[in-house]
Amino acid sequence: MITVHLNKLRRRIELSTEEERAIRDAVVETRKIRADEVLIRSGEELKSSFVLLEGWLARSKDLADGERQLIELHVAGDFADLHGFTLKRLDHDVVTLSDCLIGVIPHERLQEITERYPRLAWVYWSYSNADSAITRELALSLGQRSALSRMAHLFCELYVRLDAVGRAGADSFGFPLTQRELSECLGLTVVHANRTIQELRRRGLVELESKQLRILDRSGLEGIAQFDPYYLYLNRLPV
Amino acid sequence: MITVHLNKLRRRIELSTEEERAIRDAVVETRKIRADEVLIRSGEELKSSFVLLEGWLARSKDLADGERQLIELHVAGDFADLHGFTLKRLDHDVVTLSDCLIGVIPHERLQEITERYPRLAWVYWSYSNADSAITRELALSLGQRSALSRMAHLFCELYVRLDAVGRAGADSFGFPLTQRELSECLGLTVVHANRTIQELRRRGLVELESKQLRILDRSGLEGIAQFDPYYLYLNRLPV
DNA sequence: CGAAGCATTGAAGTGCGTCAACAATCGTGG
DNA sequence: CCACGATTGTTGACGCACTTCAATGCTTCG
Repeated sequence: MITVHLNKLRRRIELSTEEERAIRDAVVETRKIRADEVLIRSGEELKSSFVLLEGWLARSKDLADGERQLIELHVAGDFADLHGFTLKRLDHDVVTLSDCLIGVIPHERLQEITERYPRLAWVYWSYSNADSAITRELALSLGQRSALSRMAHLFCELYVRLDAVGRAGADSFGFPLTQRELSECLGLTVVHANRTIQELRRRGLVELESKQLRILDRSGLEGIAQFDPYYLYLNRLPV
Repeated sequence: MITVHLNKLRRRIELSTEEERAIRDAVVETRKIRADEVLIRSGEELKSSFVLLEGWLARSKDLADGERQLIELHVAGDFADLHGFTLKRLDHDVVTLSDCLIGVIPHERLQEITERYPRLAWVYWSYSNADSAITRELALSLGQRSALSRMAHLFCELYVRLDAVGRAGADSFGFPLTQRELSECLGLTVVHANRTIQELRRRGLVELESKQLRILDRSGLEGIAQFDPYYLYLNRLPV
């Protein structure tokens, strides 16, 4: 199951069999968690990091009035809290949006791996940086794009990210979020998120039913979103 | 001048004289740049990273219609594009908001430093992660806070960050941004940014004139902002 | 000292929020 | 397998925070 993560790493560098083994061995345990649980609570001290092997997670920050913002969605292959390895506590919760399977990697193991295999340290650092590029793009969306464009952008991004790890169909992917959760990604109310989806449907751009999102007009959607996958850094990088 | 950067690092770990020397030697050149220049353009290939020694920089992303979002402000001591070291090209511009003095560190030097001094690699990784925490907080602001709260939050954050590097007075700091730039940080129009400042002034929370921001009621401002400096990770971390 | 940028103000418009109700679907236990 | 409560999705009416447009004074700096 860790394969999905290894494949993600291989998009950046070749993995030696030794490096691959080190990562496989680092996963001391896999754990199943149900939807709508808090996997990591903001501020708690961390001794392990979690690789998401199946399902959807989100980083979540909330305000006193109970409103929350979902900062970044994670899909299979993603390290959910690699930043926890250096920070030791997080400024946000990590919550499950669907049933999940996660791999547990103790920080000592990460420590060993990164000391012993500088190339792996480098890829992981690099992935942390690509993660924050996603957050930057979100800030651009929240600050400057309209509701319609923002939602279109999110769908474009998710398609590309899922496709990159082999979790997307020709023009669709499983999308487990409720409209409430979707609205929390986009900084909208549920009501307006609902109306925005309907507008995308009305324009013949997407279908969304029974947790399945189908993109009917990819370039139309990308146009509205002003989507450019550049920020996802999906191409192999020079080492 | 690199001292301000070294001091920032010392907030996280002790620096050995050898480590300090390595960083000092890595700065092969310092460069003066005037306000409103593009220091790094999105997509261009990078061979060096820049430490900001004096002045203000911002990461900036823009949309086709010319609207732009300032994603993160940088002040003295910050590494402006440490993520460029692993990513080799950026998904955003880096622009000057005031006259600046920057230190140039070639990537080869960074490579040597991080290989030779794993603790430094670790602090730099850690700072990259703290950087993205700031971007996350921005996403929370843009998604969930009102204009007033957002602006209050930005002022609280900047005070704390500047204070941490000794660039703030008892209750004030130099703030070189125009209202247009401020509005671009907050995802607002200039007009509304202006009205929002006036509301903060009217409530006796801040003064802003001749590029100087004075906080008259710190706890009042923090209250409106729901500001909690936790996400800035200013305390020394366990290594 | 004049031009260009910057701050401020007013009036009017709109995208999204709020409130409230109802319909559809889901999950669970009997 | 159906019943039923709870969650999720949808719709309408109305309100407001922020935008848009446009004009005017204020700085700043060559």
